[in-house]
Amino acid sequence: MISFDSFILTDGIPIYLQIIRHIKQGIAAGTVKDGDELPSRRVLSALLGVNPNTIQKAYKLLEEESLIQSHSGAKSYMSLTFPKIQEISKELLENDAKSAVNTLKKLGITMEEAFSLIEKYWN
Amino acid sequence: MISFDSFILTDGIPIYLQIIRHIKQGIAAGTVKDGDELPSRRVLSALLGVNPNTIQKAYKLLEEESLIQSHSGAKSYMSLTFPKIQEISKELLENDAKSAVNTLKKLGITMEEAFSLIEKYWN
Amino acid sequence: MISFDSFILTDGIPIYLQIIRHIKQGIAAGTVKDGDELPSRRVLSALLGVNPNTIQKAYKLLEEESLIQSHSGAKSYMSLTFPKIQEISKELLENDAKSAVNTLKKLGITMEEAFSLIEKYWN
Amino acid sequence: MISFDSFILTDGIPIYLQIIRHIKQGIAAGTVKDGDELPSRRVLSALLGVNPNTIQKAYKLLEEESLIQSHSGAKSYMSLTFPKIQEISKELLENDAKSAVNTLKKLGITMEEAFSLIEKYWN
DNA sequence: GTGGTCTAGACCACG
DNA sequence: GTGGTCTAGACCACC
Repeated sequence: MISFDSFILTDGIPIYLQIIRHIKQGIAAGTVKDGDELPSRRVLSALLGVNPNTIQKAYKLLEEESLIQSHSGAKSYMSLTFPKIQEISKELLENDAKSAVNTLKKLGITMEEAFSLIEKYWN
Repeated sequence: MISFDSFILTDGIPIYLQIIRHIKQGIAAGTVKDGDELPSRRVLSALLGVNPNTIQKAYKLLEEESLIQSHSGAKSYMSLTFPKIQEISKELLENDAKSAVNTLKKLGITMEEAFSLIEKYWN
Repeated sequence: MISFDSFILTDGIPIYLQIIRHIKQGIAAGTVKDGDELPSRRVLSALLGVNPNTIQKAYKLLEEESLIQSHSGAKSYMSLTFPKIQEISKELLENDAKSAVNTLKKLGITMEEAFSLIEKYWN
Repeated sequence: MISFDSFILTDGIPIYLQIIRHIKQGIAAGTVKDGDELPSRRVLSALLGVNPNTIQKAYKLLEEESLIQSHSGAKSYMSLTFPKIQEISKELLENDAKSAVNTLKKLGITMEEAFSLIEKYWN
């Protein structure tokens, strides 16, 4: 079962996009694998304190990317191939990593200060 | 005059919030100082390719936070005190930095790999 | 045994409501009489290609309207009195007939053209 | 401006489909013409007593059929060509007319009784 | 219990 | 004022 333990909602970014990103991060990190079971709409919506519909939207978009397989009345599962995993990892590194570094850079700190920030927040 | 040279619009986040964040990042980084002149609504809307109403909304909210003073004419100026600057810097470090580090961490890489990513993207 | 030969499922309207309407139409048309046996849930679900739960829901609502009596066994029977039959007939004539006529009228045809349409489609 | 004067909501059928059908009926009947202005989401939603989003959904689907042209911030207009009008008229006659006649037929009345029902409800 | 869809309300960007 | 989108809640059909 895919975990949302470390997932924290951020304000100002659409929730369904945050959910999609969390799952893709799991794929890139290797913690989400092919065949893994997804939490049901109701379970996850209760866990995150959002509407089931918001989960539905995230899952639906992932299904349109062929990363999820879901059938009415049954549970949903990850559907991952190696090329897809690679593509997602690359996408995240190119986009998310870049924009995260940019955010740090814009705070007006030095690279060394950024390093120590990372050490501070990494655990 | 406050610069928007490095400003790039991101999809999915309200534009007026991105403008506010850009200015606050400048405050934290020290590139935006008390008394600095803001681009007029008209000019900035043309520069960013965005509706003037959207700029107006950002400026209005900054004004409500007392970070901007719009004098009788069209021009607006930053109105910063040391405590306000500190407060904003702290807010950005606690939120943006933390979430940026978290994004890096979730990519499934080691801290060392994160360091080299930063070096790669910093310039 | 109540017949579902001419029954065709329409998209966009809840199936259980279509089933209820089919039976009420039969009552109004006189083809469904007091004491008639209803197909079992299992048989009807197979016949219509629909989940047994959906049939169950239709039957349950009809039972709550006292149009059906489910005896201890699996079989269900129509339970119709003259006043109930009249009430249903009136309801259908007032609603379905009126809306059907309205549909024809809104097609932008004359009443005479509507007549010939009816002759065309009646058999 | 397209009229919704004679429009009455029916229970059990999705509202957005009823709105689409009403407009298509107007096209087939010739009362809705190319270039006609559509009521805005807010106006029509207030008129029909439904949520603006429901109107939005109907309009969006019509736009995907290229029957409507809408631009953000501006009004929406019908965009009709002769072939499209013909196609819609044919579609309505084949489907709606047929099903309306079928509804009448299922009430267990004779064709002559159907004729008199039409005369009764036509005006 | 599961996923899918319809309606509702609030907010965003644009003219 | 306009259309577009995000989140919320209820209901449907299926397992």
